[in-house]
Amino acid sequence: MTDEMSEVRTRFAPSPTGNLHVGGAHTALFAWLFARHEGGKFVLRIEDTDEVRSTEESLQAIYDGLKWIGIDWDEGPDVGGPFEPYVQSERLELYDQQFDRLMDSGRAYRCFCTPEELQQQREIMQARGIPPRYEGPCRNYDEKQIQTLLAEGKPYCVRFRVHESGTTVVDDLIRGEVSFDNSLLGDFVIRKTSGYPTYHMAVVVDDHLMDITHVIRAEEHLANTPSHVQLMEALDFERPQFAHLPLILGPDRTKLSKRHGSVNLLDYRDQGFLPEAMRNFLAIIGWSPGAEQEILGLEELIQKFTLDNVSKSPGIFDLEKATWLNGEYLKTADADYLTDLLVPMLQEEGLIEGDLSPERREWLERVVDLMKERTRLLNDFVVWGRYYFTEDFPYDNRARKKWLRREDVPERLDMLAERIEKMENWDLASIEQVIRGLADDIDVGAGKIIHPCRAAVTGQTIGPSLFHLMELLPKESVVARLRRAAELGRAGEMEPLPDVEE
RNA sequence: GGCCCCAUGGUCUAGUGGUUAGGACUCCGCUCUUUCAAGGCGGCGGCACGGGUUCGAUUCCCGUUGGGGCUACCA
Repeated sequence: MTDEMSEVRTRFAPSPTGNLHVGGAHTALFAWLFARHEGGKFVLRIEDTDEVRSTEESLQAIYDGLKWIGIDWDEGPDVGGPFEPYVQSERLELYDQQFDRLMDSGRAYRCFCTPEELQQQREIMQARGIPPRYEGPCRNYDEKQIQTLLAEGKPYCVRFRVHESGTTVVDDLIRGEVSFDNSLLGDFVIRKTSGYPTYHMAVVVDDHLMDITHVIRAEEHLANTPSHVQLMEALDFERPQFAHLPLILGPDRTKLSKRHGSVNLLDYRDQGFLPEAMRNFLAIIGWSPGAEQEILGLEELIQKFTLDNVSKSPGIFDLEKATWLNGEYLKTADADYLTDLLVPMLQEEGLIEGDLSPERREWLERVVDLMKERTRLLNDFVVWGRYYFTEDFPYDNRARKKWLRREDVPERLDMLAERIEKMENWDLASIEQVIRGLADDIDVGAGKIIHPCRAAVTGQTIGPSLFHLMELLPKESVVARLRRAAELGRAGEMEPLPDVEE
């Protein structure tokens, strides 16, 4: 860096052509963490130079995705900043100024080739085993020929004239020096026929104009970088520092795509992930704090993040691990916070209706506190905890096989129901006392009552402490459930269901 | 095909010119006995291969293999 006071400035520059991709979120997170760690600025710039695919909805999806995992931006289309505008389609005249400079210096030229002609040229070169680079006629037209074509009104794009020999060396903070043979680079298009800049031009111009100090982006851009570097030199721009991040791959080791499940970050919210867990997970793909610690909160991430702990090799999006991590966050999360997230999900399932009374809300938080220890996704609360909210819950096959279909169970359930019905205090100690008391009286182990009771009351063989969960259910409901299970058992209705997962 | 990047268990990774190569996920076993998809304990499993350099390479160099990326008027 130079001697002058230079603040770190990084950016995330997505194209609004879809949802925020998991890979994009990863890149954004790293660029953001770096800026925050360095006390610098993080810029959001929208690269909508693909006139065909860019959409407004997509822009919103990007905002939503970034915000979800807690990434904020100091400058951007919605918040403004000293380098406005932050949307490339609104910066066309800025690129035109640079095109003019390049044309004047002879580093750029008009290309009148049609897409068909280009395609043909490519095929010929490929067939001859030559690297497909532009070698068409346009790079050598003289002024007169150009004027003629212009007069004819032939459409054209603008190409950048790359060096024909020599080497371009890219100094990458993660990979070290990487060199590229210039003769392999083709004259690439920098201005489309439409007048829009291509990505290569726009990114170089904007990174310079916006004083970006560190270009942090995915590795797929590494091979484009020598082109960018030549452009910068031709334009007399100072080079930023480069850091090319490892890619995220699917379990089959190809670039993460729809085939591997969802690539839309926000789908994971819908699948029951907590934003802090997803952020943590994304952070430890391709980066590690160096210590034997994987669970890191926001402040820790910012504090510990450095580029030299970023790995060079690609990482795999391991949903198992993400799910585990989510479970860890769930365990320690506040019931209040989780309840806020859960209410809409429960409403959607029809398990709660309308607004919660303060008492009901308090009750829900107790349920959440009881359940969160053994959940891994928010949805687990809804699926495994269904019995807290409705009498209409299924008896799973394990519960049926292990307890509910047994001959001696209905009688015990009825006996328990009878005793519970007579209880005056509905609290933890009393519940435990009644259950253990029954076991003692009929001279069986406590488990022989506890397990069938759990199966009858929850339909499951697993779950939180039975006494605790019973306490959260109305006494009448527990009695009814015990009797219903006993009845169904006697009627032979508790046989395992075919084709049902256990 | 060409160019570029990468390579520690199945996965994410720590680490070193001499280590019993450490941790996490997953899987398995044991335990807790009020269940487990919870907790506790333990286990299986790794430096891709071949050459060098070196007294000694997982570590440094070269090659091979494998994987990935780029090779658009997409970004």
